Parts: sequence; structure tokens; C-alpha cells
Amino acid sequence: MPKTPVSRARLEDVARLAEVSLGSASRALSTPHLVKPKTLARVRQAVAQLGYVRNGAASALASKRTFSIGAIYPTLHNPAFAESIHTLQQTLWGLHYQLVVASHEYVPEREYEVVRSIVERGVDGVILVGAEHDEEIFDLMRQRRLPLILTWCSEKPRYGYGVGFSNRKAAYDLTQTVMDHGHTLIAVACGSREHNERARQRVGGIRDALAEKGLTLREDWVWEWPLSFEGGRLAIRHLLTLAERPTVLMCNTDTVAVGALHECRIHGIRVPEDLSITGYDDIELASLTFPALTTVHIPAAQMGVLAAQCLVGLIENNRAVAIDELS
Amino acid sequence: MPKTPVSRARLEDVARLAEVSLGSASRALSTPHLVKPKTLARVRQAVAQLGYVRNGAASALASKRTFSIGAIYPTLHNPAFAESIHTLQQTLWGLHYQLVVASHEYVPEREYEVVRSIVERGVDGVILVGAEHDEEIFDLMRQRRLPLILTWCSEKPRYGYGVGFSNRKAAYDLTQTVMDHGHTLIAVACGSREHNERARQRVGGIRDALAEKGLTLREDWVWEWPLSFEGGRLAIRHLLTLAERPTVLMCNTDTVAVGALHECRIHGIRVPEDLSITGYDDIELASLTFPALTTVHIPAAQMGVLAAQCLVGLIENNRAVAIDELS
DNA sequence: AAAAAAATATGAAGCGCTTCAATTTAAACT
DNA sequence: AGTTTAAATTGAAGCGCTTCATATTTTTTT
Repeated sequence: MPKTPVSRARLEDVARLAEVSLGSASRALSTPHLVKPKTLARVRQAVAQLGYVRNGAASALASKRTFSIGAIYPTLHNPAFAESIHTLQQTLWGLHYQLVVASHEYVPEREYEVVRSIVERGVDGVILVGAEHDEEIFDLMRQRRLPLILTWCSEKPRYGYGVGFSNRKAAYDLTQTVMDHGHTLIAVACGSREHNERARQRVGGIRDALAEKGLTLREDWVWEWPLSFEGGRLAIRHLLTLAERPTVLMCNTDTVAVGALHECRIHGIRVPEDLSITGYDDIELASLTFPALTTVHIPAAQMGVLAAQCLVGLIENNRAVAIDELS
Repeated sequence: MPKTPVSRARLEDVARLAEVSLGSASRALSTPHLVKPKTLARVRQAVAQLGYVRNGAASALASKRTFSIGAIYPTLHNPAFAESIHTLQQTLWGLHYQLVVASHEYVPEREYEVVRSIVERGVDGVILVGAEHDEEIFDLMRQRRLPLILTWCSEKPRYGYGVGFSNRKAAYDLTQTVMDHGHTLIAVACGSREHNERARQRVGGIRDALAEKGLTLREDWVWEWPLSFEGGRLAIRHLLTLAERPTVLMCNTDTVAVGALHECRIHGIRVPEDLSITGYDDIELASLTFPALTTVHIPAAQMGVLAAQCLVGLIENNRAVAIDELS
């Protein structure tokens, strides 16, 4: 059993043992193709012998590269975001980058704090959700010249690149489908809109589709309960108290829809005979409900992959890879 | 509109502008209570004026502290893990730590690579899932003297601390309940056991409970399909081909159970009349299926919180906070 | 008001790596 | 074999911060 060295080996120790200079040892590890096979072998042997582990902080300080990127999501408590984080992390791993994640839980001031603390800690690029952020955040990224990717949005942002799709159009299309089934009395369970541009865009899309047929969305049928199972339940319970009732409930996430569906069963509301319910996100579970949920597919996984590729492209070549409109 | 400085301000620039020494500026930022209010104010003013952002790499190099911790999960594609990561991140944020996450997707060699790469990058502590890991991983942590927390397990590990519960006991208890309902013909959808100690422990718990009544678990009724919706479906389809059928299917995750439930509906198998189904994890969705799933509650969220608290305790006081057995 | 004690401030020495100009060694030409 | 060109190595100068021994100021005590 090899004795654990008292103090951790530094690259200098490796160099000494391998009888090469510090510079060569460094290059052997970071750019092995620029080093003679013999040198490489000796360095590797020394590394193994000493149990050397590179000191990332020193490396980052000297090279000004951390090989990690920061992702700030509204919450990790949403299957669609979780899925996106999953593919993001997977893709980054393949590109030799590490992922630092955080969430702001829809607390407005907190996003800046989180971004700042992640930038201070050191990342080579940042991923955010949505196009709307404090100007402070954009300023910070600009000043630090940090590549920025905004997911879940398709507009070209003030700074950085968007990777996503149009929430408005997705909601618009879904509403068309709903109207094709003869519905005109639409209620929406959309979560708080104030600090959630996606919620606003989705409601906007619904409004647009209705307007085209000369219809309007009743503001008192737009409900801002939480985007959770419970939010869906609340919507159904509230609906039961109404004298005049909608014929369809459009939920802003599948989670809400599943909750609503469940509450309907409790109260004997038949879906879709008495009430239709639509979701949004197309999480895996959506296809497993009964009846199957009508939902909009959100390319959460694809966005994770693309955001990673695009960001690393930006970092390494200083240019974004081509981004196609996601569907 | 303030002009963006050409090169990022360093602490030295802040110190110069505030007319204090570099040392004082540093202390003003990290230990403000050890600095006179006047000094503090001037430093803060200079920071604001210059848009100074601390360089985490330099800071980490000098102080040997990164204020970040690494968490390596089997996959982020499991609601229970996602939930745990969520609370972990939230708790760490409150303690002023950042979270670096990665997953090994049950690829055995990959865990060590991931851990190593995270340790190289620099973290003050590590969280893993389960007690079984390559000896190399334990060696690395020991050698670097990095605090280690193992979640989802209750045993005292070779190195580090366990935060969790007994999978074996949970499965045992559930099996008791199942047998109390008169079932003796049990099939298990457990996922691949080879690289998943939790799967093994759960099957072990089932076996124990059966053995107590003089019963045995048929090995050909232990199915290792993936821990996904599809895995549950496969189990049901396979079950339909059997001449002799089990009366209960115990699934190793709720996800599998939900998939099985859905497949049952397709084939007209009545649950629980024709077949009972149990889950494991108690993810939120479990309560929303119809019929509601019999499942085992796993304190995923609680483990996230505890792991964070415990690890930071270990880092900062070099001692673990008291860990109670979770239920 | 002087001496002792406590509170702050200073300045320089690293932390462990990367990088680059300068140098040495090897390979490719006349 | 001698020269030119390319490949590999060296050594030292930082990267921007924290920390600690030392010096200075402020507060408390006699």
C-alpha cells in the first residue's frame, strides 16, 4: 500500500521526478502532441507515481480559462429544465467542460446575485433561460466579455445568442388546434406572469389566436397559480365555483395539467367530455396520463445540447455555431 | 453611460482608488468586520466605481478554498435525483457555496473520471450517491483530504459520511405490506443490478421479507430492464407472455411503475384486481396516478439539504453535523 | 498624560500553474 | 558534412489574490 504523500504533489515535483523542466511538464499535460513521446511517458509516469492532481485554481489563474460554464435556471424543480440540464451537462462533459448550476427560483433580484457569484467564481461562459434579464446582468457579461447563451427564447438578445423556439408561436399553434375542436371558452393556468416572460408569451400566443377569430381571452380566466401539481388542482377547484365555465383549460406546463387532470377525476369531471385540458412541455409523463394530454413539445433536451455546443463554440472560436430554429 | 474599462479592474486598482493597501482591500471584501467602517466604505465605493469583480481563481489559489462543492449523480434524468439536486443547490446557496454537478450515467469507469476532473477543477468537498465506489475514488479523496458525503445510503463508508436511509429496509417494509395483502407471487422490475447497489439492496430487502415467511423470490421474475417508463412497459409485455403470472409487480422506481401502469391500461389489465403494482421513490407524480401508486417515500429533498449542511459543516469545522437516520 | 492593550493597516511573500522569448536538439535539405 | 528549417525544451515572469509578521493607530487603563 503506497504511503500517502504528506503534502500534495505539485507540477514542479512531477517535473523534477521526470527530469524535465516545469514548462515541459505543463505542456505534457495540456498539449501532449507538442511533446516528444519519451518526455510524455516520463511525465505520465511521474504523475502516476506521485498521484499528482492538477490544481485548477492555479491553472485558471495563469491561463485565464476555467473550462467550466455556469447555467442559471429559474428552478431545477421543473422536469423540462431538469431534462435540459441533463443534456447540457452530458454535452459539456464530452467537450471537456464542467457545469456549475444554480437557480433563482423566480426571485427577481436573485438572478443577478447568482450570476455574479458564478462569474466571480470563474466560468468561461454563461447560460440563462429567457431573453429578459436585468440590464446589470448584460452589463456584467459584456464587461467581462463572457459569452452568453439565452435558452428558451428565439429573439436575438441585447447581448449574447438565443437558442430556442418561439413560446408565442407554440401557444398560438396549440390554441388553433383547440379552436379547431370547437372551443371558444378558454381558461388559462399560466403561473405568475410578472417575472416570467415565457408565461406572458404563452398567454400572448393564445390571445393572438383568439383575436384572429374575433374572440378575446377573458382576463378573469387567466389564473396565476403556481406552476405545480397543486396549481392545477387549484384551477379545477376554482373552475367549479364559476357560474359560467370554460370548456377548455390550457395549462402552461404539463405538471399543472397533470394536477388538473387528477383533480378532475376526484370531482367526477370527465375529460375531455366536460372539460378539455392541454399541457405544455411534453415531458415524458404527459404521454402516460389518461386520457393522454394534448401538449406542445418543447425541445428541452435539444436546447441543452445546442446551448452547450454553441457556447463552447463561442468560447473557443469566438463564434457561434449555426443555430437553426428549433421545432 | 459609464465607459467600460478596457481591462478588468484588479483588487490592486480598487486599493489604489480607495487609497488603502492591497491587504486592507482584501480584508474589506472577505472579512468586513475586521476593517474600520471608513475603510470599508471607501473600498466599497471603489469597487462600485470600477465595476470590480473578484477573480475566483486567484482567490482560490491563495486561500486554498473554492467555496464550491461537487456532486456526482448517477444521472440527472431521474426525478428523485433531480429533486435532491434542487434542494442541495438551494441549501448550498444559503451557505455561500456553489454547486458543480455531473453524472456518470451508470458507466462504471466514468465515475472516477468525473470525480477526478471535478477535484482537479477545485472543490472543497464532494457528494456522491451510494456507498460503493472505486477504491481509487476513496483514495483520491483521502489523499486530498477532501470531505466526502455519500447520499442514498446509510452505512458508514470507508471514507466520508453517509447521509441517507436503508434501501434494504425500505424494500423489506414495502414487501411486508405487499404480503399482508395476500401476495406471494412477486415479480420485480429492478433495473440493472451490476453497477447499482441500490437496485441490489432493494431486491435484497424483498428477498429478506419473503424468506421470513419461508418464501423465495424467483430469479426469473427479477427483470433488469431500464429504470424508465419504457422499462415498466417492457415488464408488463413480458409478463403477458408468461404461463404462470405474478400477482404483483414491484418496480424499483416510480417512473417504471407509471410506465407499467400505462401499459396495463393498454392491455386491459386491471390494477389492482388483476395485478398490483408498487413503486419506489414517491415522486410527486406517484400520488397522481390512477389508481394511486403504492410507493415508498424516499427523502430525496431532505437528503439534499442534509448533505449540504453536513458537508459544509465538515469543510468549515472539520466535523459533521449530527446525522439522524432519515425516514 | 503616559503606558499597556487592543484594533487596524501595511507590504511582501507566496499559492501552483501557463506562457513566451530564448535556446537547444533533431530533421530536412543542399 | 554543413547549413537551413522545424521541433522540442528551458527558465523566468507573471496571473490576482490571501495571509502573516510587522508597524501603526486607536482605545483603554493606570
